[in-house]
Amino acid sequence: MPKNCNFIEKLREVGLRPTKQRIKMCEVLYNREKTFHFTINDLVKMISEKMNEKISLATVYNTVHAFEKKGYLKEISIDSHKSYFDTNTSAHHHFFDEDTHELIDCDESDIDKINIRKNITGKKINSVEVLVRVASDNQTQK
Amino acid sequence: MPKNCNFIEKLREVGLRPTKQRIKMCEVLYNREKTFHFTINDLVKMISEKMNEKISLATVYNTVHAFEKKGYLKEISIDSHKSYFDTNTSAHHHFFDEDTHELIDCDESDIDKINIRKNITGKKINSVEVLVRVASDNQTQK
DNA sequence: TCAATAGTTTAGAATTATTATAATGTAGAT
DNA sequence: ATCTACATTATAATAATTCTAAACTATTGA
Ligand SMILES: [Mn+2]
Ligand SMILES: [Mn+2]
Ligand SMILES: [Zn+2]
Ligand SMILES: [Zn+2]
Repeated sequence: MPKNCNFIEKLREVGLRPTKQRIKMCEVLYNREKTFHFTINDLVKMISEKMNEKISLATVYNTVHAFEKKGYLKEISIDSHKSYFDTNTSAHHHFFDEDTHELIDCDESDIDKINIRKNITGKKINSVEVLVRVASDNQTQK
Repeated sequence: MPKNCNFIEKLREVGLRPTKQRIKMCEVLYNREKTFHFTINDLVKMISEKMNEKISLATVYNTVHAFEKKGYLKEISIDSHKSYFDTNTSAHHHFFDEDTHELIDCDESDIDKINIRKNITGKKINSVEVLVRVASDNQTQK
């Protein structure tokens, strides 16, 4: 359970000034056992709850994108109407619960390594990710 | 190369009135050799070119969503900032060219069937789709 | 045939998510 | 303590999508 200081250094290392907003955001994002998925709105709420002061929506957007660029966060495209972010920045697969709109990570062991036989000339593969959409069993009755 | 009449019947069958806008949209979407991917803006342009009259943007949105609901079209989530649609409504995998923002279908033979070992209690799997992001070979030089 | 009706299109307004602007504030250096 | 570059903020602007309500049209059946 690291506290502020770690984040101050982490931010410095990649050339971001450790402002109190960014430190608070780091705490909310990384001071936890497991990685998680969130939307910008989720995050604004979380930060506001942890701070007594309000944080500007623009700052959250800016900082999320700064973190994304630095590799602290990853954007996940699941739903064209909503942006999800992930504190798990490694390549990994997802389940998406279409009832609750919740994202769930897959472990390595859940899906075999995927072998791509096609290749596109002049292009290299940047990532291969699987999305498994799930929904309540009884709702799609025929 | 089917013409209008087919579409009129097709639309009637699923309970949509065969208006001239919908018939024109069917022609643009389905009167071709191969399936394809498009954005709403692409489609508006294509339809406007094929018609002498303009078509309302709202009509294109409404009709695309009506078609989607009927299973004539499928929405593809690749980029949270843009909605792509696909006239190939079967379950299939994609390559996404990050340089050109172009979507390319995978054939069955390009990727082996994916075996999911995890299961989420009370939930059934609706789809399993792979997205392979590719980009120019020389651009991601280290 | 031809109104009646239900469904459709349309222009434009409204909404939502995101990004830009420009003034103010702050961290780090000297 | 002062300076400067970078950050935050409130607010405005933009972009994508959806809503609204009036005008239009396909279908039905008298
Ligand atoms: Mn983004
Ligand atoms: Mn949609
Ligand atoms: Zn994840
Ligand atoms: Zn496709």
